[in-house]
Amino acid sequence: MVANADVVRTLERIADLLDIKGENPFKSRSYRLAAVQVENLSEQLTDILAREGSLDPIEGFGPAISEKMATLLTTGRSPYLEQLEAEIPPTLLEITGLPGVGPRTAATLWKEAGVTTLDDLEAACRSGRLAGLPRMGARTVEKILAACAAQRDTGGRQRRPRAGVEPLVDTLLDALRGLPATRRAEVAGSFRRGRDTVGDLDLLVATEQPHDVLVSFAALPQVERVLLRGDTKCSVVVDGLQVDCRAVAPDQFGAAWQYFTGSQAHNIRLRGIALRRGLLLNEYGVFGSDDDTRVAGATEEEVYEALGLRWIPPEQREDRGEVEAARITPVGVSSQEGSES
DNA sequence: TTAGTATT
DNA sequence: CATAATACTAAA
Repeated sequence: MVANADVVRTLERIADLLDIKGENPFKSRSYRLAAVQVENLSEQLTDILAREGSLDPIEGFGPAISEKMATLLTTGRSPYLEQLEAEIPPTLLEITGLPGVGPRTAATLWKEAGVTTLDDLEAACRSGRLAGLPRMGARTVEKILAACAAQRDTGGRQRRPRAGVEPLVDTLLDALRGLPATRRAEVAGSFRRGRDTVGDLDLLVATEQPHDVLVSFAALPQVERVLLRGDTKCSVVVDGLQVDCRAVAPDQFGAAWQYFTGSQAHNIRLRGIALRRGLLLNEYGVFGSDDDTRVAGATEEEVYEALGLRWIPPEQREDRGEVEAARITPVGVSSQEGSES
């Protein structure tokens, strides 16, 4: 019996391998989009296939993906995935799993240096064999070695239960709130959306001194490793868990909290609505696209309102119909939605 | 400045 | 044809 989760894994694996292969990015995106649609299904794909005779009716499933996944459901195997795995060493996926190493780098390491496994990669880094490869300077090699070491220690990244990270969230929020420059600090991301597992933690700080706050954040005693630190954003590892902290001006807090809470699919939906209304939505606010006038941003409520929506509770922000349900302006009434004052 | 990777 | 918008880092 092939479960929906198996189909999701297959679709994502195909997408990852296509990226390493250097295929058209729209192709891998289609597989990822299909994976998201399956994740959101409440019904078993096998039941749909039995009833409909095909998977075509599923959103995000065109003829090609439909046919491939029907084969997987009926035979338990995916010849297409197997062919890709024969073409591209699937162990390269462990390498793209390292933070900072993506599909382009993995492809170069494989084709130019014969690297296919993490052990290969470490040996290649130490041997100096990577010098001369495009975009592969000494600093990059050092970063890769550090990432390999971290991977060995922690066994890599995995989602963990919400309950297990709750104390950490409290500790870090308290630490941020204790900084003199902090005006407000809140948790965002999947934790705020109430998910029962989290892959990382997302924290947001309102401040007039973002640089100072992020320097202090990176220097917290709990921090094991600093992945990156800029003037608005800092990523660290605490207790083996990645923690991203974003610092914004207080009057941008609402837009930033909305953005940082996600989900990604929810944000894309909202930004699409903004475009259709002649607006631009980003983490700094809602802007008129003609001029730079900001029409919202201090609170989440005003961000949603500027888009003609009621505020949506974080737990519902998954792009599973909640945006349509929150519409204040009825659909299809006007063809020029952006023209109201 | 650009390429690559990353985040929601 | 093609999902939105932006941030950080190292290399070129």
